[in-house]
Amino acid sequence: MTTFGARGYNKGPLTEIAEQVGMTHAGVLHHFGSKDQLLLEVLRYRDESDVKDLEGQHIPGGIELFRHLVRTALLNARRAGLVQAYVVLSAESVTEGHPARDWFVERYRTLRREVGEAFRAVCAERGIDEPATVDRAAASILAVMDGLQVQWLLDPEQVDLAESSAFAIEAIVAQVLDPREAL
Amino acid sequence: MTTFGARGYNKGPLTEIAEQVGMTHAGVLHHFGSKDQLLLEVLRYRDESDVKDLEGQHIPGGIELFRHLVRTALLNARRAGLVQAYVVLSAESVTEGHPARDWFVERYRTLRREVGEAFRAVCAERGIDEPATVDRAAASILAVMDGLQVQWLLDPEQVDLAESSAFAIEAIVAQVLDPREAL
DNA sequence: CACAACTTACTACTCTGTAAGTAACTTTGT
DNA sequence: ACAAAGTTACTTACAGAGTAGTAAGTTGTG
Repeated sequence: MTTFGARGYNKGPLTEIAEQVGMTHAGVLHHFGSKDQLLLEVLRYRDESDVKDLEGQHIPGGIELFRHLVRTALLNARRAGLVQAYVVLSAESVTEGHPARDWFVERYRTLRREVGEAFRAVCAERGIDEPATVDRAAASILAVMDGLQVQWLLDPEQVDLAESSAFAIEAIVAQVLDPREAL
Repeated sequence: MTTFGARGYNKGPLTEIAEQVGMTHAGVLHHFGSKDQLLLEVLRYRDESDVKDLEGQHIPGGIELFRHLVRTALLNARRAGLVQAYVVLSAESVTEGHPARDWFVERYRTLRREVGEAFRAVCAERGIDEPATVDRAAASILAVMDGLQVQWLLDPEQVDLAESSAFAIEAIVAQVLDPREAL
């Protein structure tokens, strides 16, 4: 994750990864078969540990999910390395024949579904007819978090990741629950 | 732009670029000196042509800028190649020693300033005290546009770039002009 | 005649993946 | 209890492909 984040998948050599765990690159290949496979295992492993972190804790739904996303942004401001890995790999994954492409497609589908369901739960709770904007809003919330990460990594002094994320999430949630025309 | 967009800067070989213009890779290096320099010239060239496109037309400010951004998102949905180049290169630029890093830092600074000024103009026009949220909102608008592009490139059937961008921009503008607490 | 726009040929490097070998550890048969 | 056999976790060495950049030569042009 460190090497792929710092240098990208394509420019992140196996030798550097191997060095970090005190091995030769052939040793890494012995365990993972290929570099592609290693990347997929790294992503799978992070998935698993994220799930484990949330075990025991109740997985938040409804309005609590949005508060959880704001807290995640706050937390991410202290995890530049991890954030960079996701930023670099997700964008790289749209290139031709990238090994993580399917993984990111699936990831965004899952996340959009979860955020969409939170929106629907909140709407139901408040007796609001489910607006057509729910799906757009779900994609937008993920998008704004990702996009702010890029700007923050490039210019941490000028971009406040946590505050901007909180602001944008609030704006989007408000617009779903009670839409207004500004333009 | 085509090669760097489709394969990334690191994995985009000079030979492929040269082939596209009917040359050998040494011919390209004759003109640009190095691959790094070529990338910078490509980015500089696009800047210049974008400026030329807008010449004659009035550069929109105030509320018109936000409408212009929505139209740009609509236009971008028909320019996947160009969008992909920006998505890939901007994310790649956060990696160690990337030649386009400074260019993207500067680009986002400029764009945030322009969007921020549009917000201030609209606030002044409507007699609203300039809210503290203007800078966050400016970053958020650029962020949501970029982030939606990633999701759209990965899954064009599931993500409507134009509609989602329009929705999110409207949400953010509304929240600046007349903030509400949703969370 | 000078110079610009190339090409060919080559160097030097990086990188993934493979093959063969080695040392330690585990299992199994008696 | 213990040795033979197999297995795991590597290393070293190498093959093979790809790639940026350079140097020297070629052709056309003002």
